[in-house]
Amino acid sequence: MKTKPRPVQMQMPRPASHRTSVTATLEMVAHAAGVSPSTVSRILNGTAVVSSDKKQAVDDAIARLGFVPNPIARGLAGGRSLSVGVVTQAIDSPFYGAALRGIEDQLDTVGYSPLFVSGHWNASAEARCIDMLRSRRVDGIIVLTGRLTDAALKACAKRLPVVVTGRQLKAPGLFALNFDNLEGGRLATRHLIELGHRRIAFIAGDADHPDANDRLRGYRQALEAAGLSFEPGLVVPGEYHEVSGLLAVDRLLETRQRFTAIFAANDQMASGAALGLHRRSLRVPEDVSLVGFDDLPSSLYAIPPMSTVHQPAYDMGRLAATAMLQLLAGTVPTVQVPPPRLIARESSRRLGG
Amino acid sequence: MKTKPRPVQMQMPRPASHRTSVTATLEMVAHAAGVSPSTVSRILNGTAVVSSDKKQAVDDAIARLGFVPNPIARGLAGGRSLSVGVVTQAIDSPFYGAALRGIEDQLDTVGYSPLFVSGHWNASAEARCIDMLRSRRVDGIIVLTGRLTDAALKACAKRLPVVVTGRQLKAPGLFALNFDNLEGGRLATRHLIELGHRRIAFIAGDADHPDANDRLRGYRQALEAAGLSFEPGLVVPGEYHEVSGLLAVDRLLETRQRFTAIFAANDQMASGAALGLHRRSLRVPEDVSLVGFDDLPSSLYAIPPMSTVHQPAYDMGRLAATAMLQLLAGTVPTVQVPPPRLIARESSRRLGG
DNA sequence: CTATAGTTTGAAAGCGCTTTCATAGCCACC
DNA sequence: GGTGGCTATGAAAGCGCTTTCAAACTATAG
Repeated sequence: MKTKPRPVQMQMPRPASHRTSVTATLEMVAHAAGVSPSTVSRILNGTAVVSSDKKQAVDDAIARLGFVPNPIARGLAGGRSLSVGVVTQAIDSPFYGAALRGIEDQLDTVGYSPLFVSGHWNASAEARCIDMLRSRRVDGIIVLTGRLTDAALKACAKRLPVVVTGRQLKAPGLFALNFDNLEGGRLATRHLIELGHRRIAFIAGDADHPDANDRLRGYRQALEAAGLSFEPGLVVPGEYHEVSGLLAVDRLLETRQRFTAIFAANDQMASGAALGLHRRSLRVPEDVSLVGFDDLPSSLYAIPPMSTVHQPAYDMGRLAATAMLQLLAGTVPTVQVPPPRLIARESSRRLGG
Repeated sequence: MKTKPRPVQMQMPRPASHRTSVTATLEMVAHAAGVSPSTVSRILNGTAVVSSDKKQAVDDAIARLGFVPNPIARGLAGGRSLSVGVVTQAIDSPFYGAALRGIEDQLDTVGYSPLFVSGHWNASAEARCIDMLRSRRVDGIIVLTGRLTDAALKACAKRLPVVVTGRQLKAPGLFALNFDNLEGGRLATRHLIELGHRRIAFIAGDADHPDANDRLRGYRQALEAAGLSFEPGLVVPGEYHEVSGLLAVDRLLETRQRFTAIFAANDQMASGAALGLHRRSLRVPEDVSLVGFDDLPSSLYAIPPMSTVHQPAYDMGRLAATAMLQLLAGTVPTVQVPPPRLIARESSRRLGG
């Protein structure tokens, strides 16, 4: 049993010590305002009623000291970190970029911060990301599409609120936000049909991508609805990036398919396809009409500006974040994804026009 | 006198369920291994020598309980968070995206995580971002270009290691990583000159952007070196985005400038310019040669594929992160930025060729 | 004028970890 | 055998905040 009087504790200067920072702490505010830390905390969080004079004093002190609450400490004490993990596939994806910005903007309005990690379209990498986010004690996780199984997501949702895009999925603690890719595919195809095209090639996306399959189904449905037959030879597989669009055109041409229009399952492939056509001296839209999907910012400045199905990536990001905040607040998310819209620009025109 | 002026205030969502934490804590590990928390901490951090039998016991306990240290608590207690803040300008910028990925990849190799925030090309927003990062106790800050004053950065570097790109700057605790924009500008211009062009228009970038000015200076120097006179009328201001490229071409044409080539200070403006030319039925490169700057991924798939100055954004990201890690380790960064390279593609060709 | 309920407030106990500080154990040495 | 000088370990004090819990005040009723 120790009963010795404690000697004066000499604080050694810590290496690289920034902790003696001038930043005010809640305790300093309390002192300055002549109240207890609890009261300050209560005012900060609106957790209880506080007499208006004390509130005034505290507000003044906060302003005077330039106090900003420390989220780390808040997280420790409150059991949450005020941050939400975002599993994206590649932080520099032209498509997901806008979504990330939307998430960031929305979370920012309530003091949450996003923690972005890249899964690189790889289920096990995504799983590792989620572990990492969990270890950093994020309060929830937003998964942008990705390759994880539905089961894995559901399991994850048991421990943490999860919002996921690009899937149809229902589970407790999980909210799925799905864009109507089927309708989008239909829209693009119908647009070409309405312009008089009958032989429309389709450059498909990654087969193990649910949205790619939906877009293909939309293409088929539109064909069918117009009484046009589906020709397997006009459908070439792609992988959602530019090269595959280029290769797809090569393949289409080499197999001597006759077609007057191409619908590519995303803008990146459409842009590759445009280049492929250009290389063969086929003009867009004079010789071949071209429609993409996603409406990337760059598509507006393609030559010619590309017709495409607009996917509101930024809004989707905001919506995902909103849904997450609702989940976090214990309410059932009510957000709704806007429907696809066709943006007709100059890469598609009336057949023979 | 009971007044209840309940001010409406935006509440942060509170977790529906409180600490559901089933996760093991360091204390539990200590208990399970029959040692004190201090010992566990020491083993975790390698802060002191621990007898091998206790180490064994602790390692077992950690494995058995699946314990993962809580970075939040670690950050609070130790004053380090194993995360570095990254101030970017727009998370979805086609140019900075690659840099972000480079940072992410590099930090990942040593267990650090990036915390991305967007400054939106706004000095005060950037300052707020930095405050926010500081409050989240990042161990260092990487600033991608941005609008902060050098003084502000230096001040920041007094409290936290800082790595900044796009500037020439020296200060304790700060490392600047600058791409040679001057040489890049020279390279692009010389390329056009070598192709026989004599009247080369220049679409400038944001004037208060140091790199934009360097590119302009490079243009002038190359002109001078070739004995060509600099004509102010051939230089039009732009703002680094597509529209300004488009408008610049309009302006060039409206003022009846004679030119056979355009050098745009970045690819986005070049792509806008390409569209502008297309609208006026001027062909690239038959009528006008076009060279951009940055080598965005999309430039490879432009029609025609765009000649440009390659800026290794991904590598710059990795280098910035490497420099940060070196700073954090207390050593002086040794990283070096690769020199600019001209990528000649199809948007530029010999005059009259 | 005391009993009772209702409010506001402060003290204090954590959150999970790092980091002193002090001590128990050793071994070597005069 | 005692005195130092080590080393490995544990106790305990925070880090800055949230959240009981109970005390200190009201205000109202009996």
